[in-house]
Amino acid sequence: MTTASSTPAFLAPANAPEKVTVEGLEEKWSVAWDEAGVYRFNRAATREQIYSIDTPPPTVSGSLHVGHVFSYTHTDVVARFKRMTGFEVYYPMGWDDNGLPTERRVQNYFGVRCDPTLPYVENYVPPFEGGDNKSSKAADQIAISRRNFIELCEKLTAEDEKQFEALWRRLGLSVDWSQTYQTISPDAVAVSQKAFLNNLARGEAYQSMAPTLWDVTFRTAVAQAELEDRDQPGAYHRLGFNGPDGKIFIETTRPELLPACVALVAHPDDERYQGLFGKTVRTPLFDVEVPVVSHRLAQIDKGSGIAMICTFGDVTDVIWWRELDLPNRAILGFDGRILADAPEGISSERGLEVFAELAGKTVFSAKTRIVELLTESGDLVGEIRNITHPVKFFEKGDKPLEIVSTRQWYIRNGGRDADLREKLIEQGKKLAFHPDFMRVRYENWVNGLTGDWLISRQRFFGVPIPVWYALDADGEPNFDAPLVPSHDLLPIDPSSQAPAGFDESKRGVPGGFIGEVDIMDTWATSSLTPQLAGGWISDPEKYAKVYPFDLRPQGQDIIRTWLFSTVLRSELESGQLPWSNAAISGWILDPDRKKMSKSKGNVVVPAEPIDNHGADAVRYWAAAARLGTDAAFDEGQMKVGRRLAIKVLNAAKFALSFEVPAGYTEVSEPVDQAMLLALADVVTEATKAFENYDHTKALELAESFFWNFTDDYLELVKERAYGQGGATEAQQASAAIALRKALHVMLRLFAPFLPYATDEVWSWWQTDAGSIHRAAWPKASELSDGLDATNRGLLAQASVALSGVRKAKSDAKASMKAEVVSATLKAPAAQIDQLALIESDLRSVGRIQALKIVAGDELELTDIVLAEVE
RNA sequence: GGGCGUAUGGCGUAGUGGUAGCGCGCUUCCUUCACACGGAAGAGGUCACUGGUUCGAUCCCAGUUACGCCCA
Repeated sequence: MTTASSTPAFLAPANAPEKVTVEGLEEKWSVAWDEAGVYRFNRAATREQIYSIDTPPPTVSGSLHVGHVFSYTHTDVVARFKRMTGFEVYYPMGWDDNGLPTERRVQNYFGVRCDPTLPYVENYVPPFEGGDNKSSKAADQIAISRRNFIELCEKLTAEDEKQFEALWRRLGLSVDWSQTYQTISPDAVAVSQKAFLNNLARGEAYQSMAPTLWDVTFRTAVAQAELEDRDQPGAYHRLGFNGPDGKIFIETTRPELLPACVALVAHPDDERYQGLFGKTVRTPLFDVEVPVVSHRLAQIDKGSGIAMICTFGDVTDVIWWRELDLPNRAILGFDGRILADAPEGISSERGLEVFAELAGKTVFSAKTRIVELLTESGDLVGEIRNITHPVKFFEKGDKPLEIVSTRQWYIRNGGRDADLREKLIEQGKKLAFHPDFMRVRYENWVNGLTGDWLISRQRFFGVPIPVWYALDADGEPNFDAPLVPSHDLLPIDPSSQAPAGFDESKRGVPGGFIGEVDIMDTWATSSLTPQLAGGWISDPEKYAKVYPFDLRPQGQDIIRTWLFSTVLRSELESGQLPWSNAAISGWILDPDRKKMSKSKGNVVVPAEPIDNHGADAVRYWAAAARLGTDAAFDEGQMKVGRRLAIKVLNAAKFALSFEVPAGYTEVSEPVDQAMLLALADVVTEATKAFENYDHTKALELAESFFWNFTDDYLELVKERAYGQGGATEAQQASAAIALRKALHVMLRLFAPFLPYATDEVWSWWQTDAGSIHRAAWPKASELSDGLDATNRGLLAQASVALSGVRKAKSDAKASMKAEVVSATLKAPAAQIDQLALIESDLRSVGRIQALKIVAGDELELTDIVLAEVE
C-alpha cells in the first residue's frame, strides 16, 4: 500500500501523444530494451530467486518458419511473467549449428568437404563462396581438415545467427542476448567430450562389435531414435531349399541375401516342421548346409511359416542370430554393395561362381541377377507376389537401411538395464509436463527401448569421440583400453592431436597409436544443452545457480530424442532431473489443417506476418493457443491481436486524459469500486493460470475484462470523469482515479503478451518506474484494499441496463447519442438500492432525461421514449 | 497393430453434471470532443455417432467413426 505522504504511481502526470499508433513500436522499444539491459540476467541473484530456461537452440542452417515464432512466444510469455513476479530470469539463446544440415550446407556453399586425416591450414581460403546450396558433386569438392571445415561452418552460421537474432528481437523475445551458445563451439565440444569421458569412466559408455543399422548413402550407423518405418513395395519370392526328404519352400522379400543365409527358422509349435528341427538343409545355388531351428518369433501364418535367417536382412535376423548363436556370413559392405569375397560356408565351385557374379553389385542389381539365376535353376517357384511392407529408414535418408557388423560406441540408456529404465521412468514422473499427458509419450519411449544408445557416427563434421587406441607390435589397435585425454585439455581432436606419452610421429605405426575417427551423434551434444547453456565448464559459478533449470520448452516430436536424452545424461551425470518443468508446444498447421513443413511447401516465413500485423499481433495469435495443442496459422487472430494493441493505446490515452482534481486519492463511487473489485478477481485468476503454465487463460481473462472495461465502464463513467452531469469533484476524482488504477494493473496483465504496446503506454506516465517489463506483477490487494466488497457485481448490473438503452436505440435505428425523454428500469427489489447508486451515470451515458426505477421480476430497461427527431 | 490427443454455429476456439460462451465472418444500423485500424444491436449450435451411469449428460463411463501426432 502507498502511504499518505507519497503520491501513488498511478497518479503520476501523463503525457500521451496526440495520435497513437502501433507502427514503429518494435524498432523503438527493441532498441530501448537493449540499451537499458531490461532483460539482462543478474548473476548476483541467489538460486531461489532465479528462474532458468533451457531454450531450444534453433537449427541455424535451416530456415525459421512461423512454427518457431509460435513456440518461442509461449516461452517468452512465461519468461516475462516470471520476471515480473520477481524472479531473475535466465533466458539464454543457443544456436544449433551441429549436424548434417550444416555439414551439407557448408559443402555446397564453399565447395569443400571434410577429411579429418588432413592437417589444418592457416588462413585457408575456400574455392568459392555462396554456392547455390544445391548439391554439388563430391568429386568437385576440395578436401580440407576438420578444423578448417568447422571454421567455415562458424563463418557461415554466424551470418544465419545474426538474421535469427534480428527476428527474435523484433518478435520481442526477452532473451538476454549476452547469453548465447553454439553447439559446435569449442566450449560445446569440450562439454560433450567431458560428459562422454565421464560416461566412459563410469562404465556407461562402451564399444561393441555388433550388427548395426547402417545408412548406405550417408555411410553411417543410425540410432533407434533416428529410425522411421516407411511403407515400401516389395515382393515375396518362393525358394526351394533341399531338405533330407525333398524340397522345403520358404518365402522371402530379399532373395539377394541367399548367400548370407545361416539357417531356416519356424515356430516351435508349428506342426509342419517338427520333423525338420535339428536337421540341415542345403541352400539353392550355393549348396550351403544350414540348420533348421525353432524360435518363438517365427510367424506361423506368414508365408509358408518357415523363413530363412540371413546375416542380416532385418532386425529380427539380428535377434535370431544372437539368441540362436548362429555364424555371421555378412555379405554387404558399408557402401551397400555385395562384398568381393564370399563368406565362409560357400565352398562349392558353383556357389563361388555365382557369388563372384554378384560381388560388387548393389542390393538392387544383385536381387535382379539372383532372381534370374534362381529361375534358370528352377529353385524359384510360383509367381512373385508383390506386397507393400514397412521398411526401416534413417529419418533423413532415402534408401532402406542395411545391417552391417561394425565396432560402435554406445551409452547405456536403460534399453538393456531394467533398473536404469525404472529410474528414468521415476524421474519422468517427477517432471511436470505441460500438458500433463505428454508424459505418456516419454514413458512409452523409455519402455520401448530395445537397446543402448548408439552414439558413434561415421561422419566427419561434429564432436570427435575423444579417445585414441594404442597399436601393438603388429600395428593392431587395442580397442579394449582406449587412451583418454585429461579434462583440462578439452576440447581435443584425436585425428590431429596425439595422446599423452606419444607424439605425432607415432601415429599409425606399430607400437604407436591411432585416433578414433568417429564423431558423436548430434543428440549427444544436444542432450547437454543445460550444461552448455548454464556454463558447466566455462562458468561453474553460474552453472550452480541455474542448474537444474526451471523450464525446458520444446516440441512434442522430440520428446523421445531431445527430452529423453537430456533426462538420461542428467541422470547419469548428476542423478537429478535437468529441469522441473517441460512445456510442450503443438504444431502450426496451415489453414487446411496440414502440418507446415518445408517438403509440403506450405511454410510461412515468420517475418511476413510480423511485417503485416506487428509483433504484438503475432504474439497474441501464438499466445492464444494452449500448450500441446496444434494451432492453425490464422491471420484473422493476428488482426484481432492488432486491434487489441491499438485499443490498449487508445483506451489508455483516453483514461489518462482525465485530470484528477487535486487532493483526492479515494475511489468513493460504488460503481468504480465494483470495477476495481472485478479486476482484482481477474488478477487472482490470471496469476493462478500463469502459475499453472496456462498462459492462454491468463490472456483470455485479461482480454475479456479489458473489452468490458472499454465498452461499458468507460462509457458509463466518462461524463462523470469529465466533471459533467452535475458530478461533484469527489465523484469526478473517483472515476479518474479508478481509471488510472485499472489501467496501471491491466497494462501489467497484458505486458507478457503485448510487450510493445504496454511499454509504450507505460512510458507516457510511469516515467520514473523504468520498463513495464521490470515492474511488479499486479496483486489483487492493490485494487481491493479499502474497498466495500458489497459493491461487487454492480458493474454487471449497470451493463445490463446499458444494453437495454443501446438495444432500444439500435432497434429505432437511432444514434447512441439520441436523447431519451423517459425510461423505466425494472429490477428485483433487492437490487433497487444498488441501482440507485448508478442512476446518474446511467442517465448520462444513455442521455436519459427521466429514469424511473421500479420493482420487477428481473433487471430490464423498458418504456423507452426517444425524443422526436426532425 | 499399439499409444496419446482432438471432435462444440460457415471458419477458428472457450467451457461446465442442471438455460452453451467468445472471436472472425454475416445482417441491420450509428460517426467523427479515445479509437472507422471504430461503435451498437442482431441472426446463426439437437456440443461427431451409439449405448450406459444419473432425477438430469455437451461434460462421467464404454464402444464406433473421422482427423492429427508418436510408436511398431
